[in-house]
Amino acid sequence: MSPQRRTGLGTNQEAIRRHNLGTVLRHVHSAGEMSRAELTSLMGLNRSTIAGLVGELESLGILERADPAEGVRQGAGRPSAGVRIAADGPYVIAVDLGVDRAVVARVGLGGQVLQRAQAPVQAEGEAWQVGAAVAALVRAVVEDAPAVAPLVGMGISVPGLVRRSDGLIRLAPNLEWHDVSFGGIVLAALGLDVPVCLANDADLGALAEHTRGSGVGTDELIYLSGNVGVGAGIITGGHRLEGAGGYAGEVGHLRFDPDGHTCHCGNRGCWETEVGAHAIAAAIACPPDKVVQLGEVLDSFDKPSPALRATGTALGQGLASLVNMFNPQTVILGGYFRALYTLVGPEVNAGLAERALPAPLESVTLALPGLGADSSLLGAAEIALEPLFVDPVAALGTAIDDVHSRLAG
Amino acid sequence: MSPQRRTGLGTNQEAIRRHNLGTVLRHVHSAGEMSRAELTSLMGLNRSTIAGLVGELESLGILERADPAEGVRQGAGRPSAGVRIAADGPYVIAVDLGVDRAVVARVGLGGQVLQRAQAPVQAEGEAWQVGAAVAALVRAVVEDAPAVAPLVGMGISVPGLVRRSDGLIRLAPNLEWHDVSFGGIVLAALGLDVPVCLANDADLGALAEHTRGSGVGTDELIYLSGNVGVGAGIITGGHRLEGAGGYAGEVGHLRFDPDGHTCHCGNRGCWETEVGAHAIAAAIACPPDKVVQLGEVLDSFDKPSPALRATGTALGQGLASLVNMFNPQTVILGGYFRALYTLVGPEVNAGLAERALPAPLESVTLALPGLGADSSLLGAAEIALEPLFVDPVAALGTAIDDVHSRLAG
DNA sequence: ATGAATTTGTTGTGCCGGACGACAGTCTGG
DNA sequence: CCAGACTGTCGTCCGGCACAACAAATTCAT
Repeated sequence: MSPQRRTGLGTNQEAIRRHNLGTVLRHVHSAGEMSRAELTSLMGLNRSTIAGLVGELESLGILERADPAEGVRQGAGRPSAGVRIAADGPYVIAVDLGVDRAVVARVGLGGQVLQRAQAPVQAEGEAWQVGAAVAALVRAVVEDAPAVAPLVGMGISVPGLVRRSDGLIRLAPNLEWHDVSFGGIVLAALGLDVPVCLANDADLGALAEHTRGSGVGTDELIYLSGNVGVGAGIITGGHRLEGAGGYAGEVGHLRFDPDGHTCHCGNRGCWETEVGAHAIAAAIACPPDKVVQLGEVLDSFDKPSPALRATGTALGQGLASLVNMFNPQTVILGGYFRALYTLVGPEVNAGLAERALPAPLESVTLALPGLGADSSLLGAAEIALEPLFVDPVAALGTAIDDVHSRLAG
Repeated sequence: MSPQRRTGLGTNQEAIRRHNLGTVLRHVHSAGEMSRAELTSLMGLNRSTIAGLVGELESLGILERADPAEGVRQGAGRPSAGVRIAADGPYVIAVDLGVDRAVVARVGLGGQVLQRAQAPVQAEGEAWQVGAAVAALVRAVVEDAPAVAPLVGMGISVPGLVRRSDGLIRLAPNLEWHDVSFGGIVLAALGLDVPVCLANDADLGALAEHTRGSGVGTDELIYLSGNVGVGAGIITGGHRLEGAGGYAGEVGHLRFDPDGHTCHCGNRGCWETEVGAHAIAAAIACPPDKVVQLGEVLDSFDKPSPALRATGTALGQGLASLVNMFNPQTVILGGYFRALYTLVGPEVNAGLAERALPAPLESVTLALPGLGADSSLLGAAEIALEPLFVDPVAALGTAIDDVHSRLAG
């Protein structure tokens, strides 16, 4: 969390330095290689101050100097030397725990996936089994990491409700998990102690799309995630909407039709009973074992059936409730909603326009994810990297060097 | 908006001072008279620094020294001198524009209403007529203001959609206004030029309840406002949820029952058609001209009718959607919902428990407004005071002294 | 081609703000 | 009455950023 969100505390000079170092890093992280001059104008600080900040980050091994770009060079004057993420700089482990598979990646600053591995996950597998599988993937992924590169932390994307205070998985319906401390399980299987952070997959999708996907530049966005269940990650004012316990965004259980079907949550007519994966699978006669790959199944269609059109209308109408409530600038349709929207986009738009209020409707645009299927994975990397932007020096202090040999030993 | 929300900018020493001065002021504003020692521990700064900050605010005429409280004195040691809002310090004008009446108040730091006046407003009155009436109330309210006390700004609470960027009233259904620049109208009628800030009444109710009402200490709250329409003000992470255009919180048009009644927005079965004032009035056979005082009408009941019980259930069921989506810690039932909840609280609770997910349900509590009917008025004062907390020196620089004689001249 | 203009990097200096330590003042408790 | 505890005040110091001056590298005009 940005220090900007601190509430009643005072600021001292130490905090300035922390904040400015972190902000420099955040800019290079999100915009990629850039010049000191750009940093100067972005941050509103003096040239010499920026030079000092960049110099400190270089001596920490986080950034490195880049020769002036040979490419387009506009305007007169001395060309500004570039600044970029260091090659052997700090990295994090990102884990995207899906319903049917787990993806693990080693991700550096700048959101670059340096290495990745994945494995299928047993449906209804025990948490310790999944944890062991993830740990094996982690070992594979850090194998080629440079010994000098420090591991800053680990982020895990979970298809379920995660308690904000301690990262406990309260409920993951499709894994059939209740109150699982998955972070601890993975760390125990690894025999490692690094900061680990868990969050809901839709929340992380929103975060990643906001940082480097279709939502760049918009501080009000909703990432609607269609996996087996329906959830939303919400960014307002540039920050994740978490809620008191961390459970915000459970839009799948919005009331949609009181006379509708029974939902697994026990109520009737939740939105998920209309636009959830099982509902869509039933509408298109998709076999039950293919439900987890509903996106691919939908991709194989070239013309939408009437049932799919109705689903599109329901999607748009439900979105209208979200738009009325949040007044977002962008709504990103992730998971199988990407495939669904490419099939029945007009119906979705019509359903939305029909039921949204004019004022919020005029400022919203629907978009597809800019990061494809990696939104949640990269979001997991983002939350793991976050401490670096709050206080780079402190984050490096708790980081672990030469992880590979530690894991081997 | 708090400086805490700045995004990518750097911080310099000037900003530190601004921030710390503002934070001191914010603490005294929200907690009332306090000692320097308390400020020291709250803000984590050194004693001498706090002394310097308080001294500067005293010399600006914002704070004043208070003798050590005679009351309970705990622990040994030298008693700490108090700090409180100065008697003739800066103030703002707060306007609560209702459907049937306008309330105008002169409000000082600390949220103290120093003077107030109100007048009925013509139903379907022209904006310039209402503006003139408000201007007259403003004149009345500043009449006895000390000449040395500066006017910092004006905040206006509006029952409708307000564009965030410029404060334009896009739509106020019950006043039948479209695209009215009410701030400009009032300023023109006054012949004064002060910073003026407009916002939705529910948003301001949430803000006020968060600062000094039932929502103190909770950073995730929803203020559900029942006036003629139904709207919500939402605080997440301690900040107002505004949305891209400023229209967030239009929960009255959540889809509730697709086979329900037609709503004035053109759709069927909006939540407002079940729990809106007109719906309730119809259910209890309240004459149409009393709809604007629905709260008082409900207060006269001592036993709920079956129709009211059904309304309570619908209220709870709709709240469940909000709770699932936002995972708030507190939901405050303002406007006529206060009276409704005292009548049919059990039904509301049951409807909520029936349809909310277990995890968000366990952390939410329903509450009545702690500020009575003044929530929106005090919220209007809060947004007008906000510049003082961002930069006290600058805000005083643009403030106007001796308003009364200026208005007379 | 050459000098002027422009822009950036570098260095040294100064200012400002908060931290810290020492001392004084005022209370509680024995 | 004295020891202990806590707060306010003062002077000093340190760290961070701004600023000015200079050097370096490039573009543009003649």
